Amino acid sequence: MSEIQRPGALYQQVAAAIREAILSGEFAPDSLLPSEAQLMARYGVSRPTVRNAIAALRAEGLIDVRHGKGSFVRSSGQPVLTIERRISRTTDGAFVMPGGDIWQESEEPSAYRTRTTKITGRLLGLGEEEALFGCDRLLVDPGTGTRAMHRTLIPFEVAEAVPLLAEEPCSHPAEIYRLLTQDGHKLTWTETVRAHMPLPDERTTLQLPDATPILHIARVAHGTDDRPLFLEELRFGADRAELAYRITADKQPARRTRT
Amino acid sequence: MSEIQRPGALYQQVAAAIREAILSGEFAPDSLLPSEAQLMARYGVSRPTVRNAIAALRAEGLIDVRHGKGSFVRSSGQPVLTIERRISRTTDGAFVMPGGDIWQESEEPSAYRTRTTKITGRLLGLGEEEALFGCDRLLVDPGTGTRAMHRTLIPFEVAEAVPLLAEEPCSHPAEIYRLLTQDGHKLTWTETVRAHMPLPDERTTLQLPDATPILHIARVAHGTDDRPLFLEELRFGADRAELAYRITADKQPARRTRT
DNA sequence: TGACGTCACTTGTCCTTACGAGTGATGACT
DNA sequence: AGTCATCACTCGTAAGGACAAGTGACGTCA
Repeated sequence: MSEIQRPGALYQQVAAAIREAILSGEFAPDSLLPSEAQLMARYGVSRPTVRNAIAALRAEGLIDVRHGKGSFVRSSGQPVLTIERRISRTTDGAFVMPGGDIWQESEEPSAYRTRTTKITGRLLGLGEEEALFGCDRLLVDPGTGTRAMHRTLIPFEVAEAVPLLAEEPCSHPAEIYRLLTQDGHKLTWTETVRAHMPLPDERTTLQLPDATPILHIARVAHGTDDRPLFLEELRFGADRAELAYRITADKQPARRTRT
Repeated sequence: MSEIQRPGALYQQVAAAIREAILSGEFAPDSLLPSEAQLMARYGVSRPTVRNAIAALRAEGLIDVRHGKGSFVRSSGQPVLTIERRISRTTDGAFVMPGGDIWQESEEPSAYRTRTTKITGRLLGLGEEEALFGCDRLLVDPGTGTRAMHRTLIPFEVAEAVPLLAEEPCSHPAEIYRLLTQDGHKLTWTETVRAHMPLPDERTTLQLPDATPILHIARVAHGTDDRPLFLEELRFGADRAELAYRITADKQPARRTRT
């Protein structure tokens, strides 16, 4: 069970052996792997080599290591929370978004003023360094413990053009959609989905385990003439939640888009 | 520029210092970082400590290291390819999907027979171990070099119920949608989006850099009575491509969904 | 001039040693 | 019996040394 030669570096051979044992079910999810000392003996290698192999498996998200306890096979668990990216409107004109009743705010939303970056400027159809109202929230789903960072961005010129909007730039998105609609806009939305590894601050505020990517959604509300009015960002750990969309066929032939 | 004490481990202090220098722009994207030897001298630490710090930055996706050359600041590059998740139908009844004209198949698609897993079974409204036609393709966008893995799964019972489908279970999805429609189905689709770290084989076939998550989309076609008929999976590196969706407001109030 | 070998630089791998720090059980002391 | 110190086990951090392997420039040789 210990002699392997094929691929390349020693630690990769060790990592491959452990990985195979995990994927084949020899090491069940949530079970305790052999300790570093045992792996050293089992494969006849030094501790740095064992630790290097373990580091590779951590980076793949296959195992979790707990100081003083050992390495555990990560319960490959599929996401436990499905976030429906849909928008509905009730007969009395209010907007309802799935998740609006799931998430709870863990703190007071923090409002601030900022400026567009290259990315947010592009999404909002503006240049760089345009003035914005910003509002950040930390959302928590008490059922699953899932945490998410939520941000809304409203251009100054939009806030000033819409009655009541400039006074409450940190309202709930559903309320903002209602104000925009009352102002005569017929809203449609586009969403952009990306994934990336967390920076340390995202890792801590979202309480992410090792090797857990972040799913990052940017929802832009478009009003009359398809003009971008409002940006809503959501980011959360991809280990706990997944996204769900509904699609129906258009009538017109589609054209590809590239950036 | 070398004395730091705050956070915790030495290598974390070194990593924090380098990270700050990168994010503040002191080290420009694509520029060469100091070599390990230089960092050892600069911070007065040993090589393992420097390498540990560098490993942390690699795991965050901030730098790329090339053997024999050095460490480079990753050009934080936003995705260069936007994949529109939309479906259109032309007047003559054919289905058109954006990306159908972008992607090229790098090899012959490989057809096979398999069985549902827990995940695919749930998506297709079946149990486990139900018989399926499978078809895998490797797609490449010659413009950006982006690679993607594509998979279609058709339950046996669906293939047998639809004329012509069982003979060509590895057709292009647009063709399959046409056959399903000709059989009398009015199609709608649901998509589930997840992100996870690649396994070694995904890493190699998609040619992914370090610390690059995979975006994984499962599109399910629903026919009459909302019955799931057909599963289409797409996965690609989140460093190169992003997803785009279009949303319009429903009429009915929405209800949350949990799994 | 051109081809090629060498050399200096880089990171990659692997080993040894040592100690710090978190965890849980064991056992002694009150 | 209950409390708490100790200990054995785990992983985390840090240092040192040695050699392999990839890269590119420089200089020599034909």
